[in-house]
Amino acid sequence: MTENSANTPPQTPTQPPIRVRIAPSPTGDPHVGTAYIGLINFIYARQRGGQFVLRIEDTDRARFVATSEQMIFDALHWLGLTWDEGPDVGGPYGPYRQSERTAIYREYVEILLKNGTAYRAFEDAEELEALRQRQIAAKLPPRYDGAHRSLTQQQIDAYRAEGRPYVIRLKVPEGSTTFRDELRGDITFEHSNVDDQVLMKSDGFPTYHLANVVDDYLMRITDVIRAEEWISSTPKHVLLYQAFGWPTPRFWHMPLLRNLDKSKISKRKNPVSLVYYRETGFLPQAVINFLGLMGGGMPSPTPVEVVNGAKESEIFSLDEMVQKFEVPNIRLGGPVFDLTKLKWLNSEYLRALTPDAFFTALRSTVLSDDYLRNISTLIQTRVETLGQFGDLTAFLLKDNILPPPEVWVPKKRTPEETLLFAADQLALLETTEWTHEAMELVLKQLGEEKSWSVKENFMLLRAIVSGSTMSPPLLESMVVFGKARTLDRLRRFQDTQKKLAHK
RNA sequence: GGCGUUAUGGUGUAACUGGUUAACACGUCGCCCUCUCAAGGCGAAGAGUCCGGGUUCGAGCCCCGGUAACGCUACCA
Repeated sequence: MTENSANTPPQTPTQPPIRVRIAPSPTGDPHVGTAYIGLINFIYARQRGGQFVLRIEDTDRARFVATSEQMIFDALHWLGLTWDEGPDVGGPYGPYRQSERTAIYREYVEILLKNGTAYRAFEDAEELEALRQRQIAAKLPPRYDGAHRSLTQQQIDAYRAEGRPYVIRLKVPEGSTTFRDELRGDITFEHSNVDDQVLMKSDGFPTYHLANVVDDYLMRITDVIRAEEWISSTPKHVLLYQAFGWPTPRFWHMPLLRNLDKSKISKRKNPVSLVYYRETGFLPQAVINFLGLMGGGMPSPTPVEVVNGAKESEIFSLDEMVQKFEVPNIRLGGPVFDLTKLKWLNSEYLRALTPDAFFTALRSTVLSDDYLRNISTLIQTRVETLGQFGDLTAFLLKDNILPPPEVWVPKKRTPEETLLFAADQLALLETTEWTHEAMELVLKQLGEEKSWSVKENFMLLRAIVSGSTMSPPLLESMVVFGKARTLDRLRRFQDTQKKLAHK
C-alpha cells in the first residue's frame, strides 16, 4: 500500500460526517430503480447534513454503453437530484469512475494476496462451467470448489510463467458472518454458503464486490443504502472489510421495486427507462413523488389533514420529502410500481400547472421544436398539403398503438410465427445501436437467418410501430421516435398479444 | 436444490407502548353535474391483516411451526 491520505477508517469515535453514495452501472438507459435508490440516499444525506456521492461502476467492459453515463446524469438531474461529488462535479475522493481506478484496485488486492485472504485461481471460463454442470448434475449447489486455494508457490510460478490468465478470489474462511441490516436487524450467513468470490477478473478489472468495498472505504462512505438484491452478497463485503482490517459501514437494504406480478421490476413488464418517462410526458415532480410513495417513509397524515384534504397527504415535493421522510420507517415488502397511480399523480401535477406552464411543458417534450423538426423531414415529400401532417405522423405523437391482426400478420404467415419473429426483432433491437444503418443491417441479417423476406420483415415492424402498413420511412421514424419509446411499443405489443392469446 | 428476505382489499400506504366496527389514496362500479370526455361532488363494493397453533381479558402488532412470493446462487452489477 502506498501512502494515501484517504486511508483512515471511515468511522472514528467521534461521529464522522454522513456520506452516502449511489453507484449505477452505465450499461443502458437510466433505470427507475437507480432513481429510487438515489432518492433515498439523497434524502438521507440532506437530512443529516451529509454528502451524497455519485460513482460510476463501469468495470464490466462487456456491458458498457458509452452514452449511458451522460444519460444517467441527465435523468437524475431531470428528477431534481443533485450530488456533491461525482465524475462530472469532481470531489476530494476521486476519480469517481471505477475504470479510472484500476491501479488502486490492483494495489489493494495485492494486500489481500500478501496477507493470505485472497488467492490466484487459474481455471478458465470453460473449466468453471464444466465444474458447474457436474455439480448441477450431481444435484449439488454450484459453487467454486476451491481447487486453487492452496497452490504451491512453484505451481503458481509455473502457471504464471506460461502466461496463463488467472482471477483473484477471496479466501472465505470457516465459520459464519453476521451483519446488521439497519432495517431488518442481524442477518447471519454460514460461510459454507458463501462462494470464494472472484475479486479481480482475468482482464485486470475488479468485480463489483472488490471495487465497491475499496471505493466505499476510500470515499469514506458511512452508510451503504442499496437494493435488497445485495443482501446475499453482503457477507462477502463484510469479509472483505475484515480482510483489509477496515470497519464496516452501516447497511440499509431497500425493498425491490416490483412488476404487477411481484417479480423484480423489469423492462419486459414495465417501462423502466427514465428516458421513457421523460419522453412520454411525465413530469419529473410526479415521478419523484411517486418514487417517494414506494416503501412508505413519509409520515401518515394527521386526522385533520385526512378530513380537510386527504389527497394532499400523497402529493409532496422533493423538498417536503427531505423535511419529512424517515428512511428508518421504510416498509420491507416489495412495492409494485403501478403505472396507474403514477399516471394519476402526473395528471394532478399537470392540472395544477398554469395554462402557460402546461403549454410550455408540451412544447418542451412531445411537441418540442426538435421533435417536430425531425418529424417534418420525414414527411415533407409525402404530403400534398400541410394539413396532412397529422395524418402521416399521428403514430409518432400517440401514446399507444394497437394494430389489428390483419395489419401485422403477413399474408403467408401465421400469427404464431409472426409473433415469434417480432420477438426476435425486439431482442435484436434492444442491443443495437439506435441508428438507421445499424438497425437495417441487423434486421436484414435476422431476416435471412429466419427466411423472412425484407418486405415481410420491415412490414411487420412497421405495423407494430406505426399501426399501419403505410408510413414514413420506418427506420428513420424509429430513430426520431427514440429507442426508449419504440422498444416500449414493441414490448407492449408482445404483451398485448400474449394476453389476447390467453383469452 | 441451497441460502436469504418478505407477507394488511386489485395497487400504494395507515393503524400510539397489544385496546372498540382495520383507516386513507389510486383503481373499479353507481349516482349527480354536464353538449361529449375529463375534472369535481356524493355513494358502493372490495381485506378481517398468508395459513395453523400459542400467550393474553384482548393479537395486524408478541412467541412457535408451516406456506407462498421474491432475491441471490457469474471472471454482471
